Amino acid sequence: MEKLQEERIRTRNVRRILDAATEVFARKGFDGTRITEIAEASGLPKANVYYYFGSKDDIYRAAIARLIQGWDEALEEIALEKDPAEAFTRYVTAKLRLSHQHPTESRLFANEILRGAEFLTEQERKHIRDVTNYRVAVIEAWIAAGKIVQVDARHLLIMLWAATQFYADFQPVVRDALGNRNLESADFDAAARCIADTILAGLIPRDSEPT
Amino acid sequence: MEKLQEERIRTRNVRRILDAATEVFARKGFDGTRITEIAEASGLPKANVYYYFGSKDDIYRAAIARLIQGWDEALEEIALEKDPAEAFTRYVTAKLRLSHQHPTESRLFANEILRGAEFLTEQERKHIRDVTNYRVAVIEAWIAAGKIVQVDARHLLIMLWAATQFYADFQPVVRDALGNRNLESADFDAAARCIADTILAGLIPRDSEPT
DNA sequence: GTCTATATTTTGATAGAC
DNA sequence: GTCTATCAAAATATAGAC
Repeated sequence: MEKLQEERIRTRNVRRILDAATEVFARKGFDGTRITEIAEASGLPKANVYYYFGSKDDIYRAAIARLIQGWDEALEEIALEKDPAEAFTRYVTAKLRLSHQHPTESRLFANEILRGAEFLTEQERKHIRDVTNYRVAVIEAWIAAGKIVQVDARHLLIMLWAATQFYADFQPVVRDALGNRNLESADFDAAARCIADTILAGLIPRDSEPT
Repeated sequence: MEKLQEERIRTRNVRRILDAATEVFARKGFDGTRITEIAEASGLPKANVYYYFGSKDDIYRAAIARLIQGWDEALEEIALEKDPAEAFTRYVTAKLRLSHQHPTESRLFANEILRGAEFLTEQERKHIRDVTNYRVAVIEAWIAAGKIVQVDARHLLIMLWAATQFYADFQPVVRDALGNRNLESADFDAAARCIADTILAGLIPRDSEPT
């Protein structure tokens, strides 16, 4: 009974610490983050943070690992096998939903990349490469089948990634550009429509549409 | 004569410090940057850095101000008055050239936004809003004139900004996505072609093209 | 303008009582 | 598991000789 109780406390506190750490790391980066700030944000005393994690490095690595895992789970349902129009639309919508609901994780990732991606493990980078390569293959198959026009698949994927991630990472700029109000679901819907419509209109061959 | 010599030394050292500071701030953020590191990167002793700038805040503000000014000068020639196809192509090309040749400045800006854009002055934010509003008006005029299809001008501008800036800020990811090599001019050319072609194909009305 | 020495504060991390 | 007290190292910033 006590063991179970202990486990529950541990799980809860580790979660609190990682939530707080993700937020502070995302804003201030690894070197700019003070353990004290993570402790305060998590509602736990600093020494308690050190009880669960041996060092700042450990916390950071754990936060990054959790982020990658979360992205994977959120996006794994988006297979690109189907009809191009539907696949692109679903991908853009799913990524924008992530930007809307989990901007902090997105910003932590951005900060890690700005740092030079030194903390990303070779395994994590290989995973990113694999996912990209798989999607490139699918897109090139679509091109070969005449379902979409000739296009550089890798740059196309980068464009989709960039356009969707921007709404999380650069929110202050997006707010200014949209007219200084807080971002709501409607804004993300409008973004999804703009990105998907524009890109699809450019990708779908002009003679195959009106079937 | 001595006055002039002094001025020259000052100008050169201030420049060195701001160059070094831009690089370190871009990588580690404001809180993560140590004055010692700026001093080392600039080749000047730490106390000398304090001779030119009163505090870390001062250096940071100066670096941000210089960056905004540089962007303005680089992009001011890109007026959107002309033909939409040419205007979009030139804008994308110009922004990608900036991402290629001055990625550090771009990353410093990204870091400042991740921080919450607290150091951007109201004047600088207003400037961003003004530039955006002006371009929105131009795009909406094009739509009204039937030169491009109906589209949300603000989200379209965000998409262009995002797609071009990504190549500077997320270079490690871009490298992985393109196949693990260093980015060269050819990659930026391919990116420009992909972005401009795809978006233009989606924007130009289908019946007005083959004139 | 340049640079050594140093005051002062804050940080990551630990020891040890409860 | 929780938390107070504290250390050693590192940080920002300054004083003052050259």
